[in-house]
Amino acid sequence: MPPRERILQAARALFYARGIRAVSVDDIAETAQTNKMTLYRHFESKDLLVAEYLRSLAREADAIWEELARAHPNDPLAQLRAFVERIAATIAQSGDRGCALANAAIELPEKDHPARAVIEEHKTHQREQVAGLCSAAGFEEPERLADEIFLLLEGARVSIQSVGHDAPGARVGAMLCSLLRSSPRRERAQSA
Amino acid sequence: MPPRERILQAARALFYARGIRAVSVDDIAETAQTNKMTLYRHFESKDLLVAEYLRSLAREADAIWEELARAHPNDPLAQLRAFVERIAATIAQSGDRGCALANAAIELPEKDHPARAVIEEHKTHQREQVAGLCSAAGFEEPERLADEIFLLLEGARVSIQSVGHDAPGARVGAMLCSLLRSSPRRERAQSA
DNA sequence: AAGGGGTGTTACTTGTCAGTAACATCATGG
DNA sequence: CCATGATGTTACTGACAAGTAACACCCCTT
Repeated sequence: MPPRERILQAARALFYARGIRAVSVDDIAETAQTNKMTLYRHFESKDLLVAEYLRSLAREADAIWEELARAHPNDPLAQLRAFVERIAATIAQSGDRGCALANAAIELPEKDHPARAVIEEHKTHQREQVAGLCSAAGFEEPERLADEIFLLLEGARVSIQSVGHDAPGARVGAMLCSLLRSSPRRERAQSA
Repeated sequence: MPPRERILQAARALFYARGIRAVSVDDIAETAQTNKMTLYRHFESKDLLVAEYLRSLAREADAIWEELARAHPNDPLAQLRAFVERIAATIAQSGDRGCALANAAIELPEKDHPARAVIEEHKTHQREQVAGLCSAAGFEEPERLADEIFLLLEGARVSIQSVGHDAPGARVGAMLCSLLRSSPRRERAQSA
């Protein structure tokens, strides 16, 4: 594995587990089994490494949408369910530190930080995906439902970090399932 | 205003606005119009100052419950509504950086940090208050409803930091209102 | 074999930060 | 008026962090 990749892997593990500001570039270089010089040959600065770290996560999250579309072709409701279950399962795992992007947004409030554009774009895109599926699945108030799903997931992912895994976050899966079941849909729902 | 109080005030403003790790004790001392020595005469360490900062916020939040109880005596539903509206209004303000306790939990993942006990206790207590009111207000599934309210609020407060104030967070007030309106309640709802 | 690009190594600069020591100042109350 | 305790001031230590310079190395290609 080339150094650049090793560095990004190390950054992902350390930034996520300990927080961005708590991790030094030396820590990352060491974990990546290389050194600071090589790191700086691949990344201009720590801030840009952070941005790249978040970008790589955002890209992976985007790939999930395509995967779900392939797994449940022409069945937006099933895609939505699978998405929700997937995140809920991740949240339920102990040791989970929630959404790396959201955490980064809290750790890096400076408006001009290069990471902020990545975060904002990805979160907005994520919500649009959900809204698109809600609409395609024939729900009557797709935007409202998308907001609700989005906020519940974000809330679950942040609250496990303040109240632990036994708390509300653990039940978000069940809540979302029943939300999807009980939300009203237009008549002519497209068949699979 | 005595120095200890000025220091706590300064800590609140700076920790909240910039993040805990981004603020030095010198910054706080300067903003408090005093100096580092005096700060360390009142607080053993930065970590304990952080814990005290969060404790002071938690105490204030607790006072809100009593205030709401006084404002709407024997009317848990009204208390619940007022609580929800209050937080939703805060969230809607631009410049709001969400819940200081939740942010701190993300910034300080070390399990033995003195702040963590404060955070965990306060968040748990907060959820219990909501659940208590849901139950007293006669909702049929008070625990489930409390979880939903809790997660929506947490989600809103975190998401304004990643997608901005135009996004779902801004609509959490309306969502919660309709949630309270549409949730089923037991028959003999107690009168005011 | 020669060259070159990517990599490793060491050491350095510069800055910041938590925390402390020693001493000066100042107000207050006896 | 003086003693005491709280506060201000300056300077310091020790640690760590971001980023850079200079040079050695190693592998791959020509």
